[in-house]
Amino acid sequence: MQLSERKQKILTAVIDLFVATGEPIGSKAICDTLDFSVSSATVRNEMSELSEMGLLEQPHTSAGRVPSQKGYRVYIDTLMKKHPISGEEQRYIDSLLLPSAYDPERLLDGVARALAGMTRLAAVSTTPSGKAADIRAIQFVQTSRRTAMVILMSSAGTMKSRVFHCDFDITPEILRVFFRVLNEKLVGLPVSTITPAYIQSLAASLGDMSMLMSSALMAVLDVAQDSMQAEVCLDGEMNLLFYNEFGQNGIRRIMDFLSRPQELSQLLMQKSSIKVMIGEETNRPELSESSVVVSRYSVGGRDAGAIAIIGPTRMNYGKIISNIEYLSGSVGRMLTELMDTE
Amino acid sequence: MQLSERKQKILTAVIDLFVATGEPIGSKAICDTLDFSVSSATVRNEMSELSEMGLLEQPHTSAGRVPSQKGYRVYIDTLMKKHPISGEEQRYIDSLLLPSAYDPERLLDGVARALAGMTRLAAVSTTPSGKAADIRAIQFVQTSRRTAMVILMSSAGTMKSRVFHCDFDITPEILRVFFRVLNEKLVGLPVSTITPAYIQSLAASLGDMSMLMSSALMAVLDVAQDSMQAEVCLDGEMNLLFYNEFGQNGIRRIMDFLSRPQELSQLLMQKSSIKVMIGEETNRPELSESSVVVSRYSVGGRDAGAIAIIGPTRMNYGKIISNIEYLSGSVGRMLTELMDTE
DNA sequence: GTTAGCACTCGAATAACAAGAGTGCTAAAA
DNA sequence: TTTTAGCACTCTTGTTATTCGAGTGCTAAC
Repeated sequence: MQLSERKQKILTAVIDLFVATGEPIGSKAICDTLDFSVSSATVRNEMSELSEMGLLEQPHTSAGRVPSQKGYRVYIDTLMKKHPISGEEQRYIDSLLLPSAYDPERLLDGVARALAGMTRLAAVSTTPSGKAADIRAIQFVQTSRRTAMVILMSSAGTMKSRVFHCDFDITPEILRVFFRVLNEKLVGLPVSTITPAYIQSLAASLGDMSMLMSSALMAVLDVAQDSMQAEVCLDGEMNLLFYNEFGQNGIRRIMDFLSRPQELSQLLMQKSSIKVMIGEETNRPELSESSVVVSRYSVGGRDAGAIAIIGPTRMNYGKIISNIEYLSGSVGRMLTELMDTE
Repeated sequence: MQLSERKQKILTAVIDLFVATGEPIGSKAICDTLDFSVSSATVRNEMSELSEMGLLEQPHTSAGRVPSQKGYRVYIDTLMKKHPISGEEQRYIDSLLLPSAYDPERLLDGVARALAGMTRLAAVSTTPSGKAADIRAIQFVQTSRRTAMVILMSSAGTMKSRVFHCDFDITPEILRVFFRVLNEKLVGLPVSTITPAYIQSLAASLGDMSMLMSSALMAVLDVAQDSMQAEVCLDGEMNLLFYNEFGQNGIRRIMDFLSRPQELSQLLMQKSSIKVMIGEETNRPELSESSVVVSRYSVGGRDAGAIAIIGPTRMNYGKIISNIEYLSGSVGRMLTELMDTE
């Protein structure tokens, strides 16, 4: 499908105007914005053809045109001009993120917040998945007479902690034993090894000790399963309330979807490093009116997590893609650096 | 203001029906539910008087009656019958909370989730405030070659951690020094002592050491300020989308309010242990259509935090108050126990 | 290939109207 | 004095009819 230059310009104009206003766009309005002068009748003819090609739609016979999902697709793939992010903005964002650069969870949380703030849409980010990571170390810290905290550090840079309670008074010696035993047995193993069954067999192999350590072992299991599963940070959901195109019911379904972290993170599992899914392309009925822009970031050259924007199909793709690309680059860089110093 | 028994019953009936249906209630409907038989005309007369007293309102002349905020007030203060929570439910809730009983933050998060689930409204909880607490201990754990985690335990049972980065390789000896110095200097002090100024003066007093410790000190400051400020857990905001009485714009303002943790926690600062604020009583324009049910919980006999429900004024106060009272009792008990074992 | 002109379509806004629910009042009954 | 039946009145909701205007598609002229 080859579009004449004029058709391209008209399609672009329709999308830009529609993104800005949310109203169907008529031929007159297009004439005004075009950088060459033609009559509205000419534009009408072109638009009519664009409609036939399935790139534009009419809500009803006598209304203006609205971009179809296919129209957006063409726009994004070939027409859209990126909207590069200024150096000043870059510095501002970095300064926002830097303080939490040493804690992946805080960092990705900050990323979601920043992205939601910049785009006024819903932003999602996932922390580096620990699925493929190894256990780097397990630390114990006493937190009160009978409680202690176990901290699991993975090779992906994630840290998860959990407080557990014992039925006896905890002493530094006891914690040293916990530390020695567990590090001996577990360090270097893939985090995914730590299943309930594995913990059980480990307990069995510890003999008398297993009584003493049972709650610590449960905590380790907990914390391992936690670090396997990427944390999903969501921010700016409320921004979606301002887009009336969803309608009362649509917004509820979207919000409902957004509140289910597993499905959300599944949605962001993509092969490519950046991807825009428009409406039905998301394969989620809840998002049939929405678009999702995902960018995956890598840590140390390996795919690690995702950053995404969810909003109405009518969104400023150029700006959003630039923003999200920049952020995912930054995050990848920061986390890779964090790993390198280890 | 003394109400005849019949007026009380009618007011109660109006509120119960209105809470259930959300529609203005007419005299006929009241007749049907009353446990004594009078004609609708009689009920009309009574309702007319209740309107004059300001306990009921009419959306328009020829519509049914709706409870006024004052009407709800009377209902809650004198008429409402509590809706005690069954033993089975109690056990269910407890079993839900118990696994996280040793971590205040997780516990209160679970409380908000449970409460939102039970009431299908927005639930808020705050973790015990560390404002009045002392520093119980500061621990350091190495997390990578050049990063370490500082953990601050307060006498309120809160634990906060922060990862920090040093420009040199961290050794166990260095962390031991950090540990010794900071515990020596800070343990036993009120958390509120730790201000930027205080940290600065502490750094000054450390002489050469201060260079080495600067990032650790910043992390301690961070973590102290964190533990001073009660964490606000929010869950079930989405439930509010299902109440049409707010209208498009109202819901936005409420959501906006809910996303501001400081103001939210301020709202929950109450003297009394349980309090219902109806509409304007909240003193927040955003919540003029909403009611807030707050219950403060105590740890070790001291006021510590709050649990609350936010929803439309039309809510089932009897059930909600019971639920929230039970939960705040449970939380208080669990956290107090946690403290006692220390 | 482009444009002016014009009839046509369809939605949104407005008004008019009927139906229905609920009230307030009055006068009779208890 | 209190209660009740009856009835006129009010106000919302839903329906229908009508108008208005934006925008289209088509045709014929440029």
